[in-house]
Amino acid sequence: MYRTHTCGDLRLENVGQEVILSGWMQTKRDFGGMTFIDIRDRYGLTQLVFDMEDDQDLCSRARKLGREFVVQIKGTVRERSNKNPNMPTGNVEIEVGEMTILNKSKLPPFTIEDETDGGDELRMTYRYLDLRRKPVQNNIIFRSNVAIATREYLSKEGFIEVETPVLIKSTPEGARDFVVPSRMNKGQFYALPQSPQTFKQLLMVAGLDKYFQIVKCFRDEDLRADRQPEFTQIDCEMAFVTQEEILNTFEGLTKYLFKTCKGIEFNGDFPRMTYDEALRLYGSDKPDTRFGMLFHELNDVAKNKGFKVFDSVELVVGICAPGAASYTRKQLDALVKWVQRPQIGAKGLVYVKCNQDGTFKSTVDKFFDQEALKSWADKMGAKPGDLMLVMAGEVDRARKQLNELRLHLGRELGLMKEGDFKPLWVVDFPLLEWDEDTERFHAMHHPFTSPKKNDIERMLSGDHETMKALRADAYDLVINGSEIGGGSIRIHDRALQSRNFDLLGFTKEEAEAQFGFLLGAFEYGAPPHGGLAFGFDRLVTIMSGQESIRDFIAFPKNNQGRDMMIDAPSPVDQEQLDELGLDLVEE
RNA sequence: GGUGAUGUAGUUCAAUGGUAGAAUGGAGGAUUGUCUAUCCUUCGGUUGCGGGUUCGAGUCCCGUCAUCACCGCCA
Repeated sequence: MYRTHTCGDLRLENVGQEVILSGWMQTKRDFGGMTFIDIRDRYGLTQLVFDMEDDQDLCSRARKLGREFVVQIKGTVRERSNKNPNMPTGNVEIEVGEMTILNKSKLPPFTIEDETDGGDELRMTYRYLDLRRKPVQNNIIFRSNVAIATREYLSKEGFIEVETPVLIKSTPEGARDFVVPSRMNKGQFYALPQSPQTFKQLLMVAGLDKYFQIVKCFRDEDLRADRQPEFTQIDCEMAFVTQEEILNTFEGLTKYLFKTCKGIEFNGDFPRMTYDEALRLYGSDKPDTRFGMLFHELNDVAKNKGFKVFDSVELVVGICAPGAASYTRKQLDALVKWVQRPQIGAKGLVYVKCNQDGTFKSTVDKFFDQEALKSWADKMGAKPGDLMLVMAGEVDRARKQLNELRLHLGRELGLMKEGDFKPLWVVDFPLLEWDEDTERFHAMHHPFTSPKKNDIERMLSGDHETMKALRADAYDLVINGSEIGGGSIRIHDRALQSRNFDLLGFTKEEAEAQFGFLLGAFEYGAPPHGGLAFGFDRLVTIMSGQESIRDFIAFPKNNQGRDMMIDAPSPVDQEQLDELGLDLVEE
């Protein structure tokens, strides 16, 4: 037997017991005549005591242990004379009688402590050592808890967990596919799923009613801090349901996860907002509703007053930063510079200080008198001490830029508070999105998304503006400005699906070649259905109040899609290439 | 595909164009109640790599590689 207890188990009530513990040597405090050693496992730390007067040989061996040696000890639990209230096992220690070194360890390249001295790169290369650290383990354990709670909730709701294939077929829609060459079918390739989308719809045709899966998805696109080439979704689909029932089900799941894994309860229903509203009020389809600073459109009070910059644009829009009138010239200049960075790309930024005496000081005093500025303040609800920030431009660009500024100020003013969770359903997404490059429409969600009932008739009018205005039964769950999940009611009618493919510029042949299996299935009595998928990595990260999804993935990849630990991807043998019928081309 | 930042001891960082240094870690020693123990001694460097400018380059210039962040991209 390697252990009778873990390193986090022992308390005062165990005093006097003979125990066996196994763990890693964390720290050594050597006083010559007496040596303390903390051994660690994932459950905690326990202090061992070695005394020269009791056993000189054993104590000397203990003094020679190196960091991260794996040891097994047998000893007696006793009460400490100097207790340590900072650790759960701090009231007791083990008077060691026997010690076995189960394995030695090389000196680790960074310290295995809560606050490590190692940088990201090194920690990723030695991820198995990084994973010994408490904060990282806590993240992985939390992720496990959320996964288990998800299964609990959904299975209680009657959902069936079904595995779908990982080697599937490449389709040109959406993200770039990861591709796998087939040895038995030379010259042909599988693709890894971007999501199990079509399979879950086929499961609905199959009559499996309520499906879910915690599943890996793969997208071969450039990465970010919050984006991995392989990531995990809680993927769900239901048949014979309306959008309302889907939202309620997964609002229930979200509440259950927060309650069981975080002890947080939400009051009432999650707010809902249409896509149009979200863009108008926040300039984003994933608004962070933890703080205000809503957009106020100022066209009627700011245009046609002789200020050319405003007169020539589609939209003049502003936000009011509470209490920010005290910003210095330097801070304000920094804000202007910030929005002018290439990443934001704004031409400029107009600001208006609302002074305590009710007067206004702005960068556009030459064009707008006090009365005009007051009308802005009235419109925006600005109070003395506030700072109004105004941007102008093409509608989409101005909103996007002001959204960035709003988030920047939210951070700067400390308005995103720890432990504050603000969920929100964004509904009524557009069905289609115009792609400037290819000059055609794309499905905004995916090509199986159902248009809203009222819009079905308008679908084939052919008029560009009408097409842009088509709305879908598509929805996103947003928490704290992060897109946690999204889904839609699907098209279950073959004729409507064909019409949708027409809109998207697919020929009949293309649609048949790529999605023939699904269209075929729809001819055999497909039930009305819909679903959604949560980004599991992101959900877990947000629930923990953290930023980086990499910290919640046991073995993540870096910016370049490399696994730094196993050093993948890597070249393969010529033999393997031959077998697959592949030739490499020199660049 | 693009923009920017960074790259110096095992690690985290410092060093006006002029002797590469600190902390931490490691090794050795002292030390009987610590818990980031303490104290003493000591080891530790291709300044990412390749060019160039200069009497002299960690520092300036060019190229390249790597890491990170962002834009494009991610139905």
